[in-house]
Amino acid sequence: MSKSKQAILRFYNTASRSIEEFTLPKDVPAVRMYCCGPTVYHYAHIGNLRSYLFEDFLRRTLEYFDYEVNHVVNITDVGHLTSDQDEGEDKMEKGAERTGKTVWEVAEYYTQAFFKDIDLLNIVAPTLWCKATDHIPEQIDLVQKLEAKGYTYNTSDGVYFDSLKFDRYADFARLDVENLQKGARIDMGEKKFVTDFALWKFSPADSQRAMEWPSPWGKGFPGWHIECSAMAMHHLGPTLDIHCGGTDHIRIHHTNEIAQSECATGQTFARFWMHGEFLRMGESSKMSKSSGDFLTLKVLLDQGYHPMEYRLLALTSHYRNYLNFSFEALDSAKDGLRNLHRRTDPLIGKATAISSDSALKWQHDFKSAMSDDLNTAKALGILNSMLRSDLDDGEKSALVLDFDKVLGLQLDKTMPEKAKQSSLATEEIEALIAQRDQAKAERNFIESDRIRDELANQGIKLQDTPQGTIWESE
RNA sequence: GGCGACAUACCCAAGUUGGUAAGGGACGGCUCUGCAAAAGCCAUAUUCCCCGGUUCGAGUCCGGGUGUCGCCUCCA
Repeated sequence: MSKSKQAILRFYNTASRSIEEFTLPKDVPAVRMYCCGPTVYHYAHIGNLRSYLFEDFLRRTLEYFDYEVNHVVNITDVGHLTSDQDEGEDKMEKGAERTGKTVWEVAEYYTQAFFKDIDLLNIVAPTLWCKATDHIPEQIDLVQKLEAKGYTYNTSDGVYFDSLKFDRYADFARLDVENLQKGARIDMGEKKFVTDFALWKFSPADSQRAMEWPSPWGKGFPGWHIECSAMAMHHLGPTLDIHCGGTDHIRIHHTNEIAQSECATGQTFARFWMHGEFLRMGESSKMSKSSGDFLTLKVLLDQGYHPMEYRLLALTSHYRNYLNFSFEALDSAKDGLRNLHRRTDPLIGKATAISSDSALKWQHDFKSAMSDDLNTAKALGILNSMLRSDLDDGEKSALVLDFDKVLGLQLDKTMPEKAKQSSLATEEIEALIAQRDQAKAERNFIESDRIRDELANQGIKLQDTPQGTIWESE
């Protein structure tokens, strides 16, 4: 235990744009980690999921290095408009329209769907999931604090944060505020400055919103960024050790979170900011959840892929680089996982202590790869090289289990069962295999090869082993 | 219009402080096998988008160019 602490964790901190050594302040017993979660108006797509995988690699790495982690992830179940003005549709209400459900049902449905994806991908559940709608009082409280300190002003449609009053506003995202002003694509409305943003929005007088709450400013709903600040600070305190999210959040969402949080408390909001880069689709670009055109995990599953295959694909690239998704790449992850299991499955149950110098060296190499800003691709390379080495099975087995604490590929279990997609029933397949075995025994290879071909046409692959014939479907 | 990222073999992809290109997949050869598969072995970028420069030495630093993409509107 003390041994692993010797390795130094180093992460890229968006705030400083450089790699820094990660340590915990002396009086802090557990890592205070907050990650921006999904807005549950639709399914999470595989690009979203890549981010949660990155956060999972981070969480598992911290624990691998003996840190206790207090990990909070929010569920945004309150709709935000598509712009500061009321010109856009509320995401949740749009989801309700699309599905014919109430906004609350929509939130519940997609929250459950999200949990299922997380579970399938073997992502460790956060210590706490928190919902925006369960923390309305905390959000109102935070807005009131800002109001009391003079950081807000009201317009006819809401309470706004006065970003010019926070002189470090542009620092985090290295914004060029003057040019932002010129290039703004969105109508300012009554806002005083481009970077000002809504803390609380008033419900329109003429229509009833599906989600609205009473507040000191009248009926309305929270602004887009306040929930994260309110929940993060409510559950983890004024300062977080790590705050994660997608890179798209840097400019707007996280900049605003910092502004409102630090103005309210006067303390640093987050010590480390870590951002996951996007998944790209072929030549086109990123997947867009709001456009409705995206790939979900379920689509992958329906096509016969296993969640661990996607997880392996995510592991092969670095979280701060684009990952170019293609089915060709997924297929290679699929074969890669199969090949990995061919090496690890025979080791199951053979684990001994990791004690030899060479075993400790492999472990050290793996650890240093992960400590180097989560170099999962390198760590995977070490796993492969270790498996091909002349280390004995007991230590190999133990190392596989050890590495998998971070990789999370479920290598402690045998190759996952593939969905049986053949039109043939299992009994028919086994009957044909029996016939083939008979033919083989009679050395009637013409017949045995005919059966092999027949099954191959059905997508069934046969493999003769010392233990008999086994099969798997494509 | 502003800001920024990336460019490594057929595909995915790693490359600390510059020192002579991980790993995975596919493909090819050999051994083994009735066949096939598995397994094992071997091979596989004189080269890192292009052009200059710094250096004994650059994928790695500097300058210029080209290309792709992202953000500036909710978005991981």
